[in-house]
Formats: sequence, structure tokens, C-alpha cells
Amino acid sequence: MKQSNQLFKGSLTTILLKLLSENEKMYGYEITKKVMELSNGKMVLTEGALYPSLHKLEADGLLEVKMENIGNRNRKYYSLTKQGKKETGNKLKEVAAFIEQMQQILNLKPSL
Amino acid sequence: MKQSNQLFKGSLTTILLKLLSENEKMYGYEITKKVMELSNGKMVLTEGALYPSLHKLEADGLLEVKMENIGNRNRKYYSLTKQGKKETGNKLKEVAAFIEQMQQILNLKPSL
DNA sequence: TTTTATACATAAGAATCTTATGTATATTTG
DNA sequence: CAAATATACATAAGATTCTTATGTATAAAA
Repeated sequence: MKQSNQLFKGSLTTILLKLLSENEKMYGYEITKKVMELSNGKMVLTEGALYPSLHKLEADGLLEVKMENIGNRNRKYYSLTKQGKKETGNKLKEVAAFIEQMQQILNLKPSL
Repeated sequence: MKQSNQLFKGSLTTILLKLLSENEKMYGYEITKKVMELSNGKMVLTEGALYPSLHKLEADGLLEVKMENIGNRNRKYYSLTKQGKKETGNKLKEVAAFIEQMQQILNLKPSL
């Protein structure tokens, strides 16, 4: 994730789970475009970060894969497993808590 | 930073700069206690993460050091250089932008 | 027909952290 | 008073996660 250099470390997993919790199934290339779109081009999810992450999530049992052939192309569609759905909730809570902490320590809370 | 596993990667530097922008001078051990206090014990900044970060910030010219002897103890007091003060502003903006993006992508905005 | 887009993948290296360990002094507690 | 805890620094090995570069292949657009 090329944005604020190292800031995203650790949050990519959560982004993937969240997108898949909203979309039923997605393939890698589609995810990179979606992230671009949602961030108005500010976040660029590169393949070198994406694919290893997807593979790890699959290995960990959070995602499952189905191959689909579109014309002469192969797509690997990923979707959340039961465990993946559960973990998505946990990860989102973690990120929310992390953001809370950062805002408090860095005094970033705008209107509190 | 032991909290949400990997989430803090990259944000420690910003935390250090911010604390020093508010305190004129601080030493390592003091910083670990301050982070604990500000986060109500939820964040634990370990020495293995802290000291290398301080050394790097010093090597990069963002911090300067003054040794002080308290009784028979040595403290290394760190303070922001001119460049460090400037960089603090940049880093804070980066983190704020990062948080904005995360909230948008993960749909965490509570009241928007 | 060359370039760009689509679609996957991996490998080397960088950055940043965790965990463990080491040294030393000071204070508190049993 | 002895042992445990707190203060204060430091580094090294290993893990994780990313960046950058590269590779393969098909399809569409210029």
C-alpha cells in the first residue's frame, strides 16, 4: 500500500476482509481497483502486497477460493469463510480502537 | 508497541515526535511511562522498539541528545531539532490523512 | 502493431516491530 | 538486610509486512 509510507502496515488484512464482507466474492485485480476507487486514487494497492496477503488469509482459513474462467482468462474469486466473517468483526474493532488511541495520543480529535 | 499486533507499524515515530513537541525534552524511560499514561495502560511501548527508533530519529537529524546525571544515573534527554519540529507537522498530517482514509474505506465514520 | 489493461505470481531487500537478553543503579518490601 | 521491583540504557535474532522489480499470459485499445 503506497500512501503514507509505512503507515498501513498491518491494516491491509482488515481492508481485504472488510471489502469481502461487503461483496460476497472478489478477485485480486478487482480489489486493487476498488481500493483506488474508494480512496479517490490516494491509495495504491500493489500486487506485491496484495497476493501474498490473500494467500495468507486463505492459508489461515479466513478466505476460500473459486476459480472462474472468463473467456480465456482465469480469475481467482475469494470469499469469506465462516471463520473469516467472525474475524472481520474482530479486526474492525481492533482498527477502531487503534484509531481511538492514536487520536487521543496525538491530539487529533477535532470536535471533542 | 504491543497493542493491536501490527497496527502500529510506522506510527511510533510520529508518537515520539508529537510527545517531544509538547514536552521540550524527554528521556526514554519517561516516554514509555507517558505512553502508558496517555493510553490508560492500553499501549505498551517496549524498549526494543523505542531505543532503535530514538537512535534513528537522532541519526536523521530530527532529535538531539543531552546527557544528564541524576545522582548516579545517566539519562539521555532527547529534544526536537529545528528540522524535527518541521517534520512533526508533516507526520501529524500524514497520520490524520491515513486515519481519514481508513475510516472511509472501513466505514468507521460514526456520525457522517 | 505497439501500448495499455487485465490477471495472476514470486523473490530480494527494506523497514519496523517482538522477544529475549544484558548491564547497572536505586528503591521498596518482606 | 535480602530479595524483588523500578529505573535507565542497549542490542541482537527472528518475524512480519511491506516495496520494488520481475515474470508470464491474454485482451483490448491506440
